[in-house]
Amino acid sequence: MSRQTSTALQLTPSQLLSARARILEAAAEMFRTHGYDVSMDVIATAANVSKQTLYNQFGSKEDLFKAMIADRAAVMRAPLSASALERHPRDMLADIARQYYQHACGEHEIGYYRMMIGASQQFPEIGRAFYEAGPKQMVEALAQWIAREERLGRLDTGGDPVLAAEHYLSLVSGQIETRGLLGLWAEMSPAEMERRARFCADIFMRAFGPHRLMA
Amino acid sequence: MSRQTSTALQLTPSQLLSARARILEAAAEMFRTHGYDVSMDVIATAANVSKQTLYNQFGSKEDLFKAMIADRAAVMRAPLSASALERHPRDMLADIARQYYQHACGEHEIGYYRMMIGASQQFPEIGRAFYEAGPKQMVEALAQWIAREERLGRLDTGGDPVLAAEHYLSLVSGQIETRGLLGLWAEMSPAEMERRARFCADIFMRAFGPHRLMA
DNA sequence: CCGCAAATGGACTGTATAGTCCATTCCATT
DNA sequence: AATGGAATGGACTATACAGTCCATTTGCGG
Repeated sequence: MSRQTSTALQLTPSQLLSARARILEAAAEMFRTHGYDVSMDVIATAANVSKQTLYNQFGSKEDLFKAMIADRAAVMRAPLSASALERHPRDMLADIARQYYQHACGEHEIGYYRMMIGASQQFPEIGRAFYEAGPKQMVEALAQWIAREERLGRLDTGGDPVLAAEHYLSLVSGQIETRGLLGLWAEMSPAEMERRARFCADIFMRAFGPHRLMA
Repeated sequence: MSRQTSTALQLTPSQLLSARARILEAAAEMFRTHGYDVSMDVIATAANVSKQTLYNQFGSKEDLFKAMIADRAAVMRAPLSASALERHPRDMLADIARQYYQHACGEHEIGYYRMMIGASQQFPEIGRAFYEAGPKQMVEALAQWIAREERLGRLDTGGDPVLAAEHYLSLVSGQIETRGLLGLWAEMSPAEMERRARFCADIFMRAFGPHRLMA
């Protein structure tokens, strides 16, 4: 009943520092690969921890799952951030795509994403939380950047930077994500990544660059 | 043990024509709303059928699930088809988007999609089958059309109509699908659909129209 | 070296569910 | 009516799993 959390945070000598952390890690891995159906026994075993300890740290399977989600969401924070916002739009856009291809569409990441989707049926608040911690942040950050560029006359989205941002991110993730979610895996070579990243940036620039030759 | 399938296909008088069909329908609905975890009892009840009948028609839960998937996949066949291929590219593209917004991103459809994604973890062949019956067909049909338009000089994708097709479909489904999969629902007004459809078509035309003013 | 708080493990409960069995009922055809 | 194959329902088996209990061990601080 007592909150053991503090204990795990206090300095404990050996590798036991990680009691709770080990559970979270193992849970993430097991949930990712087996879905919400993994048994608590399996998780406990994978974490090298007794079932009782597991239940001491997290009151129930649902609690553990949600804690794990929160943990992952913290890890998956937008890797875009404010790094070099002052680049030429085309380079900036291509970089976003590169980031995505290198870090966000790997087998593990897609696995977590698939898990979130599955979970959001059972626990709707998880879907919302994940969306707000992930995709929404990306869209908003990008939209803000686009709006700024638009004010500087370097882009022209016709007044809807949010929709433009959504479109760009869709462009980038595209069918790769679709295939990944359906379990069709295809490793992507660095060359392919580069080609796609450039292609995405080019499309966006042609659509929203400051040409304005179309009514 | 004996294949009852033929029986269901033979003419049976009353509403019993639908014995098997009713089960499939109920199963689809239950799986969609509750996930793979629904009990067979619930499905049997929902289908107004005894559990035994259910097991006579489909040998196991897995069998039922796969049969249901196949059934749905058949229903979800690309609604694009060859209707009026001779339109102006911009109109054709906007139509594809309209079709999608009207028929493919409703709560039910997204529900089935989410189900497929979940299932593809447990039964990898389902993910593949669905992809090949759905998204892949769409991409290929669109790519073929794009290639033809390109030959006619009305589009210019720089020689990769498949990638262009993938990009267009991503553009259309975009964040709507993402949000839907995560359970965030937002009804879309016809006006909004129209706006988005036009926006998608415009972007594509600006990117791949026959202007070619960018190197 | 002692004591104590936490961790262990493994037995145990209760419940949910896939799949089976069978005696009875229904119904279409003859 | 009579018949036979299909459908019913509801009891039953076996299993798996969430969550609990407890007697024992472990390892750190005093």
